Amino acid sequence: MEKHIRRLPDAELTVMQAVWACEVPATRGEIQQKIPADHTMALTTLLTLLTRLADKGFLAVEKQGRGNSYTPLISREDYLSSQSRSFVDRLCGGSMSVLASALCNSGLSKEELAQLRQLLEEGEL
Amino acid sequence: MEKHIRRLPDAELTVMQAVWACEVPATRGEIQQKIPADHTMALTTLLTLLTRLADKGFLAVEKQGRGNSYTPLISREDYLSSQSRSFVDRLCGGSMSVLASALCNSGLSKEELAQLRQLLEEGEL
DNA sequence: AAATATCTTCTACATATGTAGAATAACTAT
DNA sequence: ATAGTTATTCTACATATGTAGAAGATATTT
Repeated sequence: MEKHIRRLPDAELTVMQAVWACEVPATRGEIQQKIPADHTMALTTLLTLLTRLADKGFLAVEKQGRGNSYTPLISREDYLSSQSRSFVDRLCGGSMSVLASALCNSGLSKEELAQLRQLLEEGEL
Repeated sequence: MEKHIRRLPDAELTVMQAVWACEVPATRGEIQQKIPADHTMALTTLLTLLTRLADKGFLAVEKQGRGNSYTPLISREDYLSSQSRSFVDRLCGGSMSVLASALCNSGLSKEELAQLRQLLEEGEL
């Protein structure tokens, strides 16, 4: 998971998250259902974004008669790992203390922060 | 630090980081010197970006005879906190376990992760 | 086979972003 | 005052992004 993955623009990320939430391969209809109500978009907008994601190498498209099927070529895990690293490097200048401060002041609850610490600890095994 | 702050595009973030690295108020020359060598840009490009940052409310500009002085209106801390929260919400779906996984697989060293955990613990006091 | 319904691809356009030359304004030295 | 220097603002343009109607392709129904 060392590769640098380009950051997706907001609208494309919304769609990609929906694709990741589906079983592979996913149809347009399945993807559409996974898009949060507050991000509703026109049908053709969704298709445009799916095409752009395919152009960028995030999705593989396959024709299936009348419709298409979409398969993620980049996993959510890899994308998140890559973006986490970019965040630490580019925003926090690689500093853990800067990152920790940012997280502590981000409005997350004490419980959430404690949980995060706990999870990191477990991940260190 | 509860307010939502819009995400800056890459070029503008580079400049904003340079401004934050200066003493306030900063001159264009001071800002320019803080821009990393691998992000060098034309003089007018820098000025364009400074203007856009001012338009977006990130900077206050004041004329000082021949030159200008720039003062950040949004602190680095507030910006980072806001972006951290966006990252957790928008990318990780608000899940601490997703965030923890992402961080553990982001290529950070064991030492860095341990340090982060430690800092979070201290911040919880 | 023709009409209909359904799905995708084309085309389009406004705004955002990256980048920088041209033009302008303001000091400074003569 | 004038020319030269230096700083900023205007103008410009290519590419990216958000959004969606128009047109085309394919399957289904009668």
